[in-house]
Formats: sequence, C-alpha cells, structure tokens
Amino acid sequence: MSKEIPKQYNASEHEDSIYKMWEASGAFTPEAAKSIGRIAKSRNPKPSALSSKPFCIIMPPPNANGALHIGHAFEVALHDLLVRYHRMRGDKTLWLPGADHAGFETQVVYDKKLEKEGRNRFKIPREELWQEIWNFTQENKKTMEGQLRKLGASCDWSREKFTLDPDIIKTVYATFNQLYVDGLVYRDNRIVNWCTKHQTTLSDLEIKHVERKDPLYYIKYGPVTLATVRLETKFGDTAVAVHPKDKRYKNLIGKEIEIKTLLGLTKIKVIGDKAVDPEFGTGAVKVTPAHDPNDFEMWKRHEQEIPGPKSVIDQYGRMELVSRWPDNPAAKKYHGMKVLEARNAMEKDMQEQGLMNKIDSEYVHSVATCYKCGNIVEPRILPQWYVRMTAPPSAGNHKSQITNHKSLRDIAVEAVRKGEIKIIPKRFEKIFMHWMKNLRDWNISRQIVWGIRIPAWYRSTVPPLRVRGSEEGLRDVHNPPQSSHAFWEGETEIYVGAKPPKGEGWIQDPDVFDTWFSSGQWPFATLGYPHGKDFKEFYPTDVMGPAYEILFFWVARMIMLGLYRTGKIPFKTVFLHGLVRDKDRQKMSKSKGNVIDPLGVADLYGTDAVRMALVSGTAPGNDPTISEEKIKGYRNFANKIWNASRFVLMNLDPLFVIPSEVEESHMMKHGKRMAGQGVRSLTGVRDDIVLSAADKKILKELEAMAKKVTRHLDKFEFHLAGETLYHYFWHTFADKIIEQMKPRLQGETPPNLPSERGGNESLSPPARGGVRGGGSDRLTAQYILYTCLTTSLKLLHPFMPFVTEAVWQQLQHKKKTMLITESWPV
RNA sequence: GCGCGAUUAGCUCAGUGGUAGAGCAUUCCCUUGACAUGGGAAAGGCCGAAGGUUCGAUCCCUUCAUCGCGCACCA
Repeated sequence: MSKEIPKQYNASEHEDSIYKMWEASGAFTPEAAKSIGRIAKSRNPKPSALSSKPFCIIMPPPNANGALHIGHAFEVALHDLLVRYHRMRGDKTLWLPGADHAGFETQVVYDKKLEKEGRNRFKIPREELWQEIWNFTQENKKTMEGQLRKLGASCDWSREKFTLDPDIIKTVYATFNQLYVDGLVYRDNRIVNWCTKHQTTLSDLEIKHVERKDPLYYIKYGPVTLATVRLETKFGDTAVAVHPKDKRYKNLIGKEIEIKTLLGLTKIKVIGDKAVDPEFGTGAVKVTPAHDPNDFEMWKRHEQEIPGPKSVIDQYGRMELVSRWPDNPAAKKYHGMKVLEARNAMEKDMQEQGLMNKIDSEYVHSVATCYKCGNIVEPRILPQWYVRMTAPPSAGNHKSQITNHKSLRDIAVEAVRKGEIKIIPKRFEKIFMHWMKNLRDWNISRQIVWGIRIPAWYRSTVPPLRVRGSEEGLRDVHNPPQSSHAFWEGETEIYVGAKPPKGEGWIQDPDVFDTWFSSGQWPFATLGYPHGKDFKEFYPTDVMGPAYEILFFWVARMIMLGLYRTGKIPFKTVFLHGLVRDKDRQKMSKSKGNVIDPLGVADLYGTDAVRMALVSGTAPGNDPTISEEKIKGYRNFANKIWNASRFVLMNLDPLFVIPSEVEESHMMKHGKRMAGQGVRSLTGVRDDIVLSAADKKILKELEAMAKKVTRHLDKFEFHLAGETLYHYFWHTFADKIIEQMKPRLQGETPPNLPSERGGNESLSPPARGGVRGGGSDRLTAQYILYTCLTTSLKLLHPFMPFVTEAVWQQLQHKKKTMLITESWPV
C-alpha cells in the first residue's frame, strides 16, 4: 500500500473528486444526520455527544454581480467549519446556500459595464435592461456556485435560493402588505438623500459622511448676517431662523425683513427655532427646506408661518431657476450650472455687489456622500416608501404579530437585550444598541430597475406631471417609468398589492425595494414561511455569520422583520467576522493590486491551506490578515498531515490490525465502560492491547486535546481550536509520538522503553511482518498511532476537509465510510 | 460631538491576576527510511504612558497619548 501513496499531498488531484463524492452521497443534506447517528449508536449505546437536534445556518447570499473574493472564502471557511462540526456531532444539519440579486450594488456594477460599452441605462427600456441584468446575474450565480464547491462548502444545493425566486418575492410582497395594513410602511413626500450620479435615493446607511474643508460664507440678509456653506441654495430660502432666546435677534422674530439678493429685492420672514445654535457663526441661518434636511424639519415645525420648500436644484445637481424666475437675468445666468460652479460664480458676484461680509476659508465640516461613487448627496424632496422604525403599529387595523404594540426597533432591541439573540463578539452588541437608539425611518424606495418592484399602485385624477427640466427641454435622459418624481402630485389613490385593483388608470410604482428590505426577510423566506416543512424544523436558525460591516444593513433588519413577521427571532447567534486584509493590514482592492484571488491560491496551494490560513491567527470579529506566505505555511501543514498519515498507514500491519475493527471495538469498549457517565474516553482498548502508563498518558492527552478543541468550537473560538490542532498534530503527534513509536513498530523495543533515535542502523534491522516476541507491543504502538491519527483527522476535518478526507479514504476500512459523516470523537 | 476597538518579538497576530506565546523572517547545524512543503537548536519583548486596586497587574479600574472603525440633521 505504501508505494501507492505519493510523498507529497497534491491538493488538486483530490479536491474535485472528493467534493463530488460528498455531494453525490447526500452528505450535505440534513437527512445525512440519520446515518451518522446510526453508526455512532452502533458503537456507543449512549452517545452523549450526539443529538438529533436541528442545526441550521442560512448562508449570507453572495452578490450575484461578480466572482467570489477572499472575503467570501473566509466566510465560507467559518460557516463550513461550523456546519461540518455540527454534522459530525450528529445534529440534523442544514446549510442553505443562496445568491443575492443585490439591487443597487448590482445596478452600479452593471452601470459601469454599460458605461464601458458606451451605453447608458437611462436610454434602455426597462424590460430590456432588466432582462440584461438578469442574464448577467445568472451567469455570475453559476460561477459562484462552482466557486463555492471549490471552496468545499458543504451546503445543501437542493435547497438553494435566489433572492428573486418567485416564492421569495411572494413572501416579500406579503410582508410589505402586512406592514402597510399595520401602518408600519407609509408613503411620504419628504427630503431624501439623492445621488445625482446614480439617480436614486439612498437610505441613511448608504451615505458616508466625509470631512471636507469648504468656505463658510457670511452673507448679508438685510439687517442680519448669516453663515452658510451652501451659497447656491440661497435661491431656495424661505425664511431666516434664529434661536428664540437670542437677544440680538429677538425683536426680529416673526417679522419680515427686506433683503437684497442676486435676484433683486425680496422679503423674507424671521423665525425662532431652538435648533439654531446661537454660538455658531452669527447665530442666524437661512432656511432652505428643499435642499437641507435640517431646514426641511424646521419648515415642518413652522409650516403655518413660512412658505413651503422652493426647489432650485434639479436631479442632476444643476441649478434650476428659470421656471420660477423666467424673466430674471441673474436666474438665467446661474441656471443649468452645476452646484459648485454656481457657488463659485455667486461668490464672485456677491462680493462685487457687496452682499458678502466675509469668507472663512478654513471651515471644516462633514458632508454626506454616496457610499458607492463618493459624490456629494443632494437632498431633494421626493415621495418614497418608508418603514416606520420607532413607532408602534397604528391602533385599530393592527393585524401583526407584534405584541404589545411595540415598534420594530423595540422588539429587536429587546431580543438582544434579553439575550435571546447573542451577538459575538459581544462588543458588537453595544454598537448594535447604539445604532438602534438613533434609528430613523427607513426609505425603501429606489429609482432603479434592478430589484423587486414595489407592489403599489396609484391612480390619479390629474395626469402625472412631467418632470420639470431645463428650458431646452429634457435632455432625453429621463425614462419615465424609472422615476417616481412625477407621481406624488398626481397620486390620489394608493393601492398595495401584487396586482392592480379593478378599474382603469392604475399605474404601478416604478421604484424597486431597497435590496435590504427583501434580504431582511431571508431566513424565514428561504425556509418557506409560514407552512414550509423546513421552516417548522429549522426556524429559528442557529447561527448567522456575516461580516460586521453589514450588522446594520442586514442583521438588524433581519431581526426586526423576522420578529415582526414570524413572531420569532430569525437566529440565535450572530457571529460577526472581520474583513480580510493583506499582511500590511491594508484593505484589499483592485486598485492597490493587493487582492488575493481565493480560487487562484486554492489552485496553487489547496483549498485547505487557504481556509486554514484565513481561520487561524485572528480572534473573532477582528480583521484577518492573509498573505501567500501564510497560505504556504498551511499548505505545508496539509502535507504534514498527509505524510504523518502515510507513515502510519505504511506501518499498520494489514494481517494484524484491521483499522476499522480496532477503532470500532475501542469505541464499543468505551461505550460499555463509560456507559452512564456520559463521557467517552480514548484509553479503553481491546483485550489484546497492553497499554503502559506512558501509552495511557498519550491517549489521555489526545482526549484532553479533543475536548479542548470541542470547547473552543462551542465558543466560536475557531482560531484557538485551529491552533490547538495545528500544534498537537505537528509538534506532539508527528514530532514526538510518531518518533517514539518508531522502534516499537519494529518489534524490538520492549514497551515503555524511551525511544532512541536509531543511530546505528545495522543493529536495528527492519522488522516488517512482525516479530513474534514483540507482537503485542507492536500492536499497541499501531493502535496508539491509529487512534491519534483518526481522532486528529476527525477534529481537523472541519478546518481542512479535503486532505483529511483524502487520507481517510486511504484507510482501508471494512466498511467504506466518509470522514464527513463520521462522528465527532468526544 | 457621541460610541466601539487597538497598542505584546523585526513583521502579522494570539493569550493569561502569579517565570511571556505562535507563524513568518533571522542565525547555526542536519541530504537520519513518513515528510527538505522536513528535523534539531539559537537569538529576539520594561506586553503604549502615568496613576490606582492587589501579596502580586501585560491582564482589572481611572486618566492620557497614538492609530483604526462606527454613528451623527453643527448651518
């Protein structure tokens, strides 16, 4: 047999066929637990470590807009590790894979692709564009499935889901409908984050605040001077606000003041609002409700006193003035300019006209930008759908399962506070709470094509307004069905439902859902809520393990929507992992050229090496660092496993020891000996094996190591479990135990004699085939090596599934088994 | 502004209320019958700073410094 085993472990020779073997065997399905349980039971009548309880992980569905990156590989390694461990424990284990259409993210990726091709999404009819992106994602999805297999993901492919599957959409629609009935979603026309590049609104989470240095202008407004950065929005001013108790301005509050602007003389009202900080600037601010969220709120508070919002910037971030001031030459001058362009022009003009007091050019503040393109977000007023986060369902028509009329936020906070949902590492619980505290209503409308279209219908008595454009007319850019601007003013009736109600004139909302609205329902949607068998068996799921960066985007929403819809938490444990960085702690990016393609390195060094390198050396929740050197190190470890196994295999006497019998019999012995105590030990043996005290110590150590690994795994301390195994296997098993057993395997060394390195070969001739006198000790040595090896292989399997299975397949069992469905040793 | 982390060997990181750990890198030795993708040895640290609690602190507490991250309606 020894001659058949090559000296080096060549991962690529084994991985594909092993994966096929696993997949074909049905080992990835929860039903495989039965056979594990049965085998384990036959060996151990009281299998304390085995259960038939369900264990379920829903895979965070990778975005179907590209290939898997190293971060996915990391996540897969962690999940697969957990899944394989629980499967071996005999849990009825389900790992449900999926892929995400990833609405806006994919739209952005596809926009770039179109751009490269010289095309523009706004010029492609909706259905056509949708079909194109559909094909694009289906391609990517196929690629990803292959990559997940390559990474060894032992997920149940028969249950795979896509976020645009009809049953998922049905669930999402039902949730939206229920929320609507409960008054937890509503449509409102208010100020939103608008990306002028992507031509869509963004949720508060999708904007990034960045520090910027901008000029702070002190401008004259009649009797007052006020400070502003956004000079260009002054055309949209509807009031001047001061603090109600500010002595400087007290006498002006409630009065109209006459001001001179670039457009000429006009009047504006002064209001008192305590949101104004008297310490800042001059203590007086302009109120521009159409282009500033604060000012919008301020207007809401003073709706009776001051005029409504005056929009002066269009959807592309250009000044839009002539429709309001058709005959004003100044309006014509700035009209059509980009915001910054207009600001600079106005600065100059105002200085010339003496309207500017001073400019503070050192002013540092933070501005909202689009998290994808980095462009400054332009606040605009648009009708959108919102999820009510902090207020309870409206009384009366309340049909939801939320008890005690609590808000979505409160039910989620409570679940975490009570410990029903545990977040690991714990520090993220604090971060979670902090975020939840500041939560505001969630805009779920997006003006893109790619996504789940909002099931809302409007009927108007007035025909929808055209979008107001520049004087030259609209630059043919606007594809009406893609935008919702037109609707609000014409909406007189709203209907929520997948299909339009009876009657004429109903138009569907052109917008799609924020992708997180639908993926927030992923756990129960994938399991077939409410009647699915899987839902009943596996919900609440056990572990949700995404990157910490989507704690708010996704995890928080899943908790809220899961609780809302099913009345139960969606998962018991949130296990957050970090972002993979290179060895200099740099974030990986294509532009830096430091990306490591997981599949590429897996081809070179083996999937096991990549997985182990990602899992080892980083505490949970921290960002792992990875380098080719590190992967090489674990490639060497895989080779070590291979060669230590090779040695053991070469030294097992085929006539004397049949591995599976040794194994099974020792397990059975234990079962008998330890029955009732609920603990199995590895030191019990067949009657024909005589263990010395030192031998027993080796086995005790093995057992202690196995228990330690198990403890670490149960506490999600994968790095510690991995390190323990690495050290045990290499520096205890290979370096010490094997060396110690070498002389005994030759049948000449009496038991208990400390091993000596065979310095003089001629004095210790090879004794293969067995020397009668030393037979028992030789058998004992084989037994010990065999036990240490098989136990280690089992423990290592969740970390390095391929090499361990490859070795396992070399063990000539009487009954052919697979390591993936073997039972956990302790 | 509010919040959360980090600071340990040259590098990347673990870890513990009681003589400080790994991998890689470095130096030296070993073509030994499982493996040179190997083996043996060596060197390397006031565990960010200052206080406090303690018999004892790298670890717990406070403050500070530096770095990172998250949240945020400061015009």
